[in-house]
Amino acid sequence: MLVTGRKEGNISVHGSVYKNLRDKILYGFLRPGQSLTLRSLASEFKTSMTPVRDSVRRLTAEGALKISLSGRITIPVLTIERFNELLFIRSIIEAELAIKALPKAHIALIDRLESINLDMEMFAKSFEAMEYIRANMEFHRSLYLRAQSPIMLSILENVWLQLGPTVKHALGENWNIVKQSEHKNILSALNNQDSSQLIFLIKKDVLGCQNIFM
Amino acid sequence: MLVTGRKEGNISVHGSVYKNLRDKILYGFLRPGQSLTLRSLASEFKTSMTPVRDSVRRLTAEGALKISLSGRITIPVLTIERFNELLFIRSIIEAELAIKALPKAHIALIDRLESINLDMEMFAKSFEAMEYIRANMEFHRSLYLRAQSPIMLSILENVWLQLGPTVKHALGENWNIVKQSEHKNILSALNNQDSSQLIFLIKKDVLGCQNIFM
DNA sequence: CATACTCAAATGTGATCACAAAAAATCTAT
DNA sequence: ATAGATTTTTTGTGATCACATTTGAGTATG
Repeated sequence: MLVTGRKEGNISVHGSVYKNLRDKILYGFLRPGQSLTLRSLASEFKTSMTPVRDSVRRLTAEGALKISLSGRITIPVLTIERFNELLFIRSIIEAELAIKALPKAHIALIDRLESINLDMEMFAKSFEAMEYIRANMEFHRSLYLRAQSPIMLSILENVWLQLGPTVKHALGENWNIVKQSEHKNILSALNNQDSSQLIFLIKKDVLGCQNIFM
Repeated sequence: MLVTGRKEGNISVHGSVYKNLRDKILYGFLRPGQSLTLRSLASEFKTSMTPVRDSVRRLTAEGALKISLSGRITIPVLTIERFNELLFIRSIIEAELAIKALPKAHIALIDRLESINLDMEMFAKSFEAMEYIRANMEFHRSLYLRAQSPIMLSILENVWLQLGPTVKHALGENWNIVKQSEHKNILSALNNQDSSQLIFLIKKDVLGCQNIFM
């Protein structure tokens, strides 16, 4: 049976293709420079070109994909300048979100962050790169969610999306770097309501990526 | 003759539809809450649904349009919280871009900004709202371009895009507010390489919009 | 007068297709 | 063997279509 309509609230084909593709990019499953085609994505997701096209257009608008002048689809290759600009933007936005979240960082949130951090320790030991990266993002996102600045958060997530492939592939087998101790410092700054220390730690955490190219 | 291909470098149908629609939103030709349909846009632009769909998806990703759960396309209606968050983001990004541009603001740039400001004066007197708004954006963009931070600038332009319809319609017939004197102050801060004064003026210029809702 | 129901028109979605351009593969001449 | 020419394949674009769902006007019911 041919199904084209969609009950309100049900997820559309476009929506699930988008989510899948986005996650692949965000978690570094696709290499910078790698090229994609509508038809192969369509067959991978067992659908037609149309929802794939929609997803590609959307992800291109978010900076996660690049469409060349001749229309070919690739994972963008970041120049060093672009990479540094993205990190700089991260540092500004994350500092701002952290400040806004700080007064609202109650015990429930801190507990949750601690639990995520324990998960990260576990994933690091058992070499589960994907889960480690996902947990790291979840740590940051959980904190920033408290800032209640949805637009700024979505801008930040787009920046993460643009960094995803490059960071994952620059790290290579070294994804296993210790972030847990830095996270513990962040937790104590939250506990102490120490805003200047929090900003310092967040900026350090973000700009720590800067040397992965060398 | 049916034409579907496209020489490299030539603008696609999707591209021109996108630009047209984007400008309409940016310059406030569409009212917040107004609904659009693929078919009517397609006939307006004398094309089929496909390029329109692409443009709508792209603009939705940029926050310039909203697609409801049932798929209907509208110009987003900003809540007061969302509006204030957008202004806050503008103030952060524009301050950052201004600082970066300041050391590179040589005489050629300042001349150009002065000329744009004269145009604005003219458009204000002859009641050309559209041209006035366009010139005001051009003033800011010309300055920020010197910051050589293309990603930050494109984020800023998306924020402008989200504010466009609401600002234009909240202003109504009062689009004619005097910005020229504030711009002159900005020019003198540039001339004096006075960074703290520049930030103060930029923030004042941006947050000056805050009371248009009352 | 308000509320629920009916039904036709309007709308976005996903699928499919032809086509021009680009890219890849094959062939040819030197 | 290699560079250039030619053919074949791949690819994105724009157009069109059927269809499920939504919408909104009209109507009936209380």
